[in-house]
Amino acid sequence: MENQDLKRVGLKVTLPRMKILEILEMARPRHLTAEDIYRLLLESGEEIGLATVYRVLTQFEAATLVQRLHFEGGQAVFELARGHHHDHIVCSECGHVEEFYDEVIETRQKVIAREHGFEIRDHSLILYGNCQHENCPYRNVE
Amino acid sequence: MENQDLKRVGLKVTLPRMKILEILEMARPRHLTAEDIYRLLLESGEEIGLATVYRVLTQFEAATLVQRLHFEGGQAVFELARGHHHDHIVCSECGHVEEFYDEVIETRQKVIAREHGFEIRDHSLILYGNCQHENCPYRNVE
DNA sequence: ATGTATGCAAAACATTTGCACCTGG
DNA sequence: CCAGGTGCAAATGTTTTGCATACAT
Repeated sequence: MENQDLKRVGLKVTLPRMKILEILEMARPRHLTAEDIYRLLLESGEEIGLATVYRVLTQFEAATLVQRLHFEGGQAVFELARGHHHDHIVCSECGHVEEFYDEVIETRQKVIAREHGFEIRDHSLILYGNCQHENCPYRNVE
Repeated sequence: MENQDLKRVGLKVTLPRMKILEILEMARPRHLTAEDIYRLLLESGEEIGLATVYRVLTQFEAATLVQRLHFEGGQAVFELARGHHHDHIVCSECGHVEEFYDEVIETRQKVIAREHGFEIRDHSLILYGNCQHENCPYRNVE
């Protein structure tokens, strides 16, 4: 099925691209750095270069198969596009990420952009905080 | 007056720090990269190293004298803190930046964070689009 | 076959750090 | 005087690129 995805966007169906797509589909959490993906590839026995990972991710981004996000901390994270837009809440302590979509915020953004004479193309909304997630190693720590 | 600012946050009043503060105060647009500031310092005849610019900006950020923002494109931009929180709209074509504050969005963010069990600390909201600003070289270009 | 993709190593960036020297209080 | 600040060069971490080889169609 994903072969179709690749062909559809004009990319040859190659092993590195299929494996990277597979990892992006399977991975939980869904948000991975290029380095994460590279490591997962090595762990699953694939001999794929880090440069290829970056190249493929950039192509996938151009084809809107993946989304590149810039959380705090320098490295970009990549997430498989699943059709529906959403924003993110990131735990500053453990890195846990939650997704959300809020119609009120989306609408206000459009209004604000229009008020400022902008034709809005895209936006980045990231909330940073402390989660109470059961897996957060910092949970309830003072 | 800015000397007071520096002393208040426990930093010695040195020439590089004062000059950088001055540039952040004078600069229009208000949003500058470290490299921008470095260049402006050189242009005004100051022999200040880029490493110092980064060090000073990081200290200013820690002291909440400046805010560091991550727009698209790798380099961070710095802006003098002026007491009131605001978010940004950035023109993808010309780089023009506008600021805005929206109570509805602020409120929704808090509610959403609470719903997800997060104690919100901070957020980053950036709208990307095309401005119709008179200085935008891409204005009305198809 | 042939245009693309890949791997590797090297380059390119933005940013940080080590260290000897300088400077503000 | 001396803790803290600075300049320079070198190191770091992430991402990109050049090039020779390998692969998909």
